Amino acid sequence: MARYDAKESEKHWQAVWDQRQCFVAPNESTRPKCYVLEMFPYPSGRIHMGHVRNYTMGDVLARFRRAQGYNVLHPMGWDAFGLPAENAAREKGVNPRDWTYANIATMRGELKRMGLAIDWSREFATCDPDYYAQQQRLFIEFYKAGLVYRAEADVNWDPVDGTVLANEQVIEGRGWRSGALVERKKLSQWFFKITEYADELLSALDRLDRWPDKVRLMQKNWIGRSEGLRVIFDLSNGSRVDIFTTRPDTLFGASFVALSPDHPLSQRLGEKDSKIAAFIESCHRLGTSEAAIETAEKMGYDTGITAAHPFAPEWKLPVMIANFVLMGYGTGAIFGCPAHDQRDLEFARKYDLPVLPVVIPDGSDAKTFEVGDEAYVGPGHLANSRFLDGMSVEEAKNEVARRLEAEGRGKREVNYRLRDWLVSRQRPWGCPIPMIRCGKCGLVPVKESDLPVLLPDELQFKGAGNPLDSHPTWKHVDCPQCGGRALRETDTCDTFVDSAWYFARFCDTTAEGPVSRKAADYWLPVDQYIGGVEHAILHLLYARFFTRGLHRLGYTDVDEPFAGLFTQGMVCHETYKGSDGQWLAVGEIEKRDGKAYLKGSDLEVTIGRSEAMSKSKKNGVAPEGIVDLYGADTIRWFMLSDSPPERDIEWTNEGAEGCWRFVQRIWRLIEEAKDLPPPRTPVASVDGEALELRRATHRAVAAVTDDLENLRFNRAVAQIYTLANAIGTAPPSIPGAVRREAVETLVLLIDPMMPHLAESCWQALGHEALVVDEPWPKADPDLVRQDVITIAVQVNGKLRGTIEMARGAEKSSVESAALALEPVARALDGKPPRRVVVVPDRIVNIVA
RNA sequence: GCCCCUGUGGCGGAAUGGUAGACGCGGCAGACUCAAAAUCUGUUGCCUUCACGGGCGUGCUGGUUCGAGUCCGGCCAGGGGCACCA
Repeated sequence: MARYDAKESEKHWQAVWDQRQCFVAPNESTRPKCYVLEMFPYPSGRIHMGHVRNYTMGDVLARFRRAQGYNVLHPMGWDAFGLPAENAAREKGVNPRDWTYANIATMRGELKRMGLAIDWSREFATCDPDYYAQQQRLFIEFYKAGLVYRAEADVNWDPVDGTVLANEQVIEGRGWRSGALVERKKLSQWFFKITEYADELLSALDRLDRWPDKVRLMQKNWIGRSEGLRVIFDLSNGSRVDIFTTRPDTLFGASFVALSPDHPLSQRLGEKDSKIAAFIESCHRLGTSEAAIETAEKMGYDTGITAAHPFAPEWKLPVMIANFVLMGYGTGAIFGCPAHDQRDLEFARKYDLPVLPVVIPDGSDAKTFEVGDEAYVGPGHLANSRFLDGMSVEEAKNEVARRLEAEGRGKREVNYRLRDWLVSRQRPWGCPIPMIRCGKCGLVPVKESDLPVLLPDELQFKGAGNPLDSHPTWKHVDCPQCGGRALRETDTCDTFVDSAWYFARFCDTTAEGPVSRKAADYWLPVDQYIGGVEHAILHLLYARFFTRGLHRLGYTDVDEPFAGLFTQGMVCHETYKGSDGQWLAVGEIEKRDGKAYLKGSDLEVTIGRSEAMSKSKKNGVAPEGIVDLYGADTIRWFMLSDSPPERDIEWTNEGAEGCWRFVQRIWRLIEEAKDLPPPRTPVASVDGEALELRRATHRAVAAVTDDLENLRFNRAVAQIYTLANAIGTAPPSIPGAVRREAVETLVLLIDPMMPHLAESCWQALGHEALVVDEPWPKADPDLVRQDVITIAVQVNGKLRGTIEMARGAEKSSVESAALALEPVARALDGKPPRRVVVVPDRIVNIVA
C-alpha cells in the first residue's frame, strides 16, 4: 500500500482549487454571507508559526462555513508600511518599497503552500498607491467632518534620530536606536478625534457579546470613564482655576491646590518668575516613560498664590505646581486631600501640609482616627466636614455637587482616560498625510484632483531626520487655495491608520471611493475576526473608531466592524542555553534521552522553560521546514490539536510526528475502504457492532459540528480521533456500506482542517466531484441519542458501580437496580439507606 | 498599587453541579521482522494487595449540596492588562 504523498497531493489540489476559483467570493449571492478575517500580517520576510496558527484557525472556519452553504469572504492582504522596512533600507541600502514587495512575494508563496481557502483576487498591500490614495481621501473627509485636527502635544523626542518616539520605544529614558536621552518636546501633531466617541466606544462594548470578556474589559479600562465634579477655586491674584475631582466628598479635607507644570497658569507664572520657570523645566526633563514615572519623586513648588475654599472663602489653600499633575487629564489642576489620596499624602508629608481625615471608617471614632503612611480610600461616614458630617461618601458627593452647582461654582462632569489618537509620524515609509501648510491660508487639504500624494521613488536615509522632510523638492508645493508657495506635510500616518479600515476595503477592492457602500452593506460586519491578543486595545479600538467615522461619512451603516472576535494564543517552544549563558537556536542542539546537547558533541545544554517563539531567544521553528518535511496538512493539524485555541501551544517534534502519523493512518483507513460497495448507499437498519459504528459516526458529526461552531478546534480534533479509532477497531464482519458511511463522513469532517488529504481521500473513494464542494454532513438525531444509558451508582457520593438502564427508565426500577448491586450492599453493610437520590438517566446517590 | 485570568497524571489537555483524567504526546509490554524502521494490539494517576479488593486524588483551606475540578469565602503560586488618570 502506497504511503500518502503530501507534497505531491498538496501541490495538485492547490492548483485545482486555484484553477476552479473555488474561493473567489461573489459580492452577490442567494446564500447567506459569512465574512471570516484574520489579522493581516506585516511582511517582515517569512511567515512564522504564529501566522500558521492564526491563518489555520481562520481557514478551518472559512471552509466549515462554506461547506455549510455560506457565501464566504476570506481575504488576505499586507500591513506593509512600517519601521522594519526603513531599518532594512538604512542597514542594507535597499529601497524600502523593493524590500517590502520582495517579502510579500515570499510570504504569499508560503501562505499559498498552506492551502488556505483565500480569495486572492482581493489581495492588496497598504503600501500600494491604490490603497493609500483612498486612505488620503478618507483623511481629508475625516478632516472636513471635524474628526481630524492639528494641535501641539508633548511627545518623546529623540534629538539624535530627529524623530518622535512612541512610549514603547523609550527604554530607561533613552531612545532605543540612538541611545540618546529622550526629551519631552511640544510639537504640532495630527490627531484623530477618537475621544468624541469615548462614551459610545465604551457603552457599545456591552453589545459585543461575541468578543472575549478580557478584551472588552481591557478596552473599558483603557477608555477609563470616571464621573466627578468640576469645581471653581478663586485665587488670591484675582484669577480662578478649575479643578476636576471624583471625590468632592473630601473637599473639607483639602490642604492644597496643585497645578500641572503645563497648566496655562503655571506657564504664565513661569514667564514672570525665573524660579518657577526653572522648576517647570526640571519637571520636563523627566521622561514620560513608565520607569521614569515610577521612580520620580513628588516635586512641588509653592507659587505664593492662595486659593479660597469654595465653601469657606476665608480658608486659604496654597497653590502649588506639582510634577505629578497631568495636563492631559481633567483640567490639569487638582485639589489635594492627603488623608484620602496616596499621592496627595506623599506630597503633603514632603512639604509638611496638613492631613485631615474627613471620611471615617464605620466603627472608628473621628477623634482618634489617624492616617499614617497610607491614605484611607475605603467607605465610611463624613466628619470634620460641617454640613456633610455623618453622611455616607455617596451622599456627601451628591450634596457637594448639588450645592456647588446651585451656586454656579461647580458642575458634574465625566472624564475619560482615553486621549485623542496622535497619528503623525516623522517617518518616510508610511501614508503621506495629504495636507498643505500655507503661510497665508493655514492648513489646506490637498485637492481631490491632486490625489494621491505619492511617496518619492527614491529616499535618502543618510543622516538624521525624516527623508521626506530633507528631500530636495517633495515638500515644496503651491497652495491649493491661494496658489502661493506652500509646504507639504511631511509626516506620515501611524501604520495603525492603515489597519483601521482594511477590512472595509476588502468588501470591494475595486471600489472607486475608499469603500463601496453596496459591498459594505452586504459583507460588514466581519462575522469572525481572529488575531493575537496583543492588539486587544490599539488596533481594535482604532478600527472601532474608524468604522464610526465611515458610518458618519455614509460608507457603511454599521458601527462595529467585528461582530465576533477571537484572540488566539502564542506558539511556544522550549529554550536552550549553552554553558556561556548564551541562547542556542533549536537547530544548534540535538536531544538524546530527554537531555539536550550541542549538535554533534557531548556538551550538555540547559533546557529552559517554554516561551513564545522569538528571534531574541532563538527558539523559533520555521514553518517552511515543517511543510517540506510533512506537508501543510500535518502542520495545520498540529496547530488545531491539544491546546485550546485561546491558550498558548507548545511546538514539539514528537507532536508533529504524531500528526503526520495520523495523516498516514487516515490514508490507510481510506485505502482499505475504497473498494467497499457502493458509495453513499442508504444504510439499512443494522444492529450490534455495525449499529455502534453508525452511532459513533453520527455522534462525531454532531460533536465536531458543535465544536467548530464554537471554535473549539482541539475538541473537534479529539472527536475525529475517536471516530478514526472506532473505524479502525470495528470488526471486518460489519456491512461494507456501514464502514463506507463512516469513512466518508470522516473525510468530510477532516476537510476543513486537512483539506488536501481530504481531497485525495475523496478521490480515492471514487468521487468525481471535489470534497470542497460537498455539503457539511448532518447527524441523525436518532443515532446520536443513546437508548441504553450507563448510570453511575454512588454511596455517599462515592462511586460503587454502574447499571445499564433504558433511556427514561422509571425512578423506582433504577433505584431497585442500584440497590441490588453487590458493592452497594457491601457499602451499606446491611443498614437501610437513609435516602436515595435518583437523577433520571444520570446518576443514583444512596445516602447511608 | 489597582483590575483580570489560570492552577487537573510524566506532558498538552477533556469533563451542561452527576462515573475525574476523553483525545493526543511520552512510557512500558507484546505481535510482525533475520534485524531495524513502519504498523498493529494491550497497558499506563498515586498508594496498598499474590489476587479479589480497598484507600487517596483536580494549588491550599473553610463552606453550600444527596453529590464540587465545576458554585461561594479566605489564602498561596503563575501569567496578563493598566498605572502619578485626581
